[in-house]
Amino acid sequence: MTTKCEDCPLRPLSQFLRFSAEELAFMERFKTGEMQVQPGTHLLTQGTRSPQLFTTLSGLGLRHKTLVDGSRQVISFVMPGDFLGLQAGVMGEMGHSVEAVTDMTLCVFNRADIWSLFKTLPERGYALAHLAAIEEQFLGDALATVGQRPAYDKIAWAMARYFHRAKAVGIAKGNTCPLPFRQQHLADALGLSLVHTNKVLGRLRKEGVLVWTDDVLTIRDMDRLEQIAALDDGPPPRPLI
Amino acid sequence: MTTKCEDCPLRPLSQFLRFSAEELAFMERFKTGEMQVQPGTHLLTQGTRSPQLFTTLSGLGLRHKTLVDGSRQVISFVMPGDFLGLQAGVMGEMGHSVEAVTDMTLCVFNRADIWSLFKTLPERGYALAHLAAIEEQFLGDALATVGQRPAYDKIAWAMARYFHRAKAVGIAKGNTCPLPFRQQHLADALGLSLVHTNKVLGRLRKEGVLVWTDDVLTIRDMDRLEQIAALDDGPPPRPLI
DNA sequence: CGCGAACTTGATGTAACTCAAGGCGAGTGG
DNA sequence: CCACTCGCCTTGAGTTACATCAAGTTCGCG
Repeated sequence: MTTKCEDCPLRPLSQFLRFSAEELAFMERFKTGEMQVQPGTHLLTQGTRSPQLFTTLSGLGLRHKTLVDGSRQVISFVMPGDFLGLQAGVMGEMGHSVEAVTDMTLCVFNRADIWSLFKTLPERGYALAHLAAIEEQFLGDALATVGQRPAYDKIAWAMARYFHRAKAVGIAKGNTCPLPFRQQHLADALGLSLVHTNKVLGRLRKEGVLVWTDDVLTIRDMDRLEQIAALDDGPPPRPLI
Repeated sequence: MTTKCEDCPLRPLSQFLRFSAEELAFMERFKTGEMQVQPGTHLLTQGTRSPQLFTTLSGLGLRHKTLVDGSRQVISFVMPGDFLGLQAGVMGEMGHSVEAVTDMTLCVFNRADIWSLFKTLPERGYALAHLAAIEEQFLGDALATVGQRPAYDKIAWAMARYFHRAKAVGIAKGNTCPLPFRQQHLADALGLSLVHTNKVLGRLRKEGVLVWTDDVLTIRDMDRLEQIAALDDGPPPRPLI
């Protein structure tokens, strides 16, 4: 039983741009099916061409990369609404892998159809570029955090980001949201060791900032968290000549 | 005196995809002018909307981000052929700044025209998405390097990447290329201190891997460099059922 | 000649790493 | 139902790859 785009539970969320009737009809045709996967499933693999692209309907996952020495870099956490496989779509090859962490439901598209998307409905092509730009911005922030900040700030930043995204896609309830990852995943995302990550999480817990237990994240002091997590300033003061 | 797209010195490079006559004509119209800037010029500023987008014709620059605590993250080095301002173009706001490091010549486009690009010539919209995907892949690699690898490997990786790109855009000569940045820039790109960066560069010099003096990078032992710089494996072995 | 920008080098400090061990809950099998 | 394993989290002790501090050198420039 597949979901019609018209009935997509994500579309009404304020986080997403509105669809025109025409776009809706187009996406309905573009979508070739729906897919259910279990935790641990590899959806896309780094260095390979995938014939399929996905949009996450529900569930959570991970984008990650394995290096020659065997270490892993988690690129980002995958949430409902995320488009998976842009690189495969336009370049042919993926630079990272994508893996399901919970049960996931995904819309499936054909890689080969992506060109027709640009051609027949430029609005959708533009939307794809928009998504790519958002991803680029996120990766810039992640790079800055991993490169420049101490462990305490890194973890606060990651948790704050995650929580806000969770809220935006409607999986948060009050000041809590599901966080079905392992501490090792977070460590791999931020370039920290598991042990150190654990200690810093303990500190944030003791300080009453946040608690992460049983796959649930609870924000105890949002103001404080935001303050620690803050990455860059707004626009600089305007010059006067 | 502006360069016609037809005469663009970059276009023939093997690194770039071919243009159709139609695309060429379109880009000629899309381009609103040419711009010359001096070292130190801020082309785009994080957190602002820019009415102009650019493609680098010649010269070198930096994408970077300034954090609340004043530290800087260099996102990437800007080379001829790089498109600047995608984020401003499709999202409105830049997540990082772009600054000229040498004299630069740039093609100038109007932000407002970007939508017409998708609409009237989808091939060009697709090209833009392609660029964005390449950037995303690069940022993933950078994140993995900064997050997981020791200083020695980071620097080797950065230098190898830089040299290959330089070669691809035709600014390398033999085993040398211009590298008009400061050690501080490299340090800020890799999340290292200036002092440590300096020491590791010294080590690579002593070991006969590479030399960076007077704004010129010389690769002394490419095989060794590649070996240190290697980031990830190719595609994994294929499973058999 | 004095000054600032960039590079270099040595000494000292520390944030985060590794190693090692133990606890706890869930599953499994005798 | 208990013994065992396994995955995950937690904590302490010792180590190290970096950072920071502090000079000193070189070079171009006003």
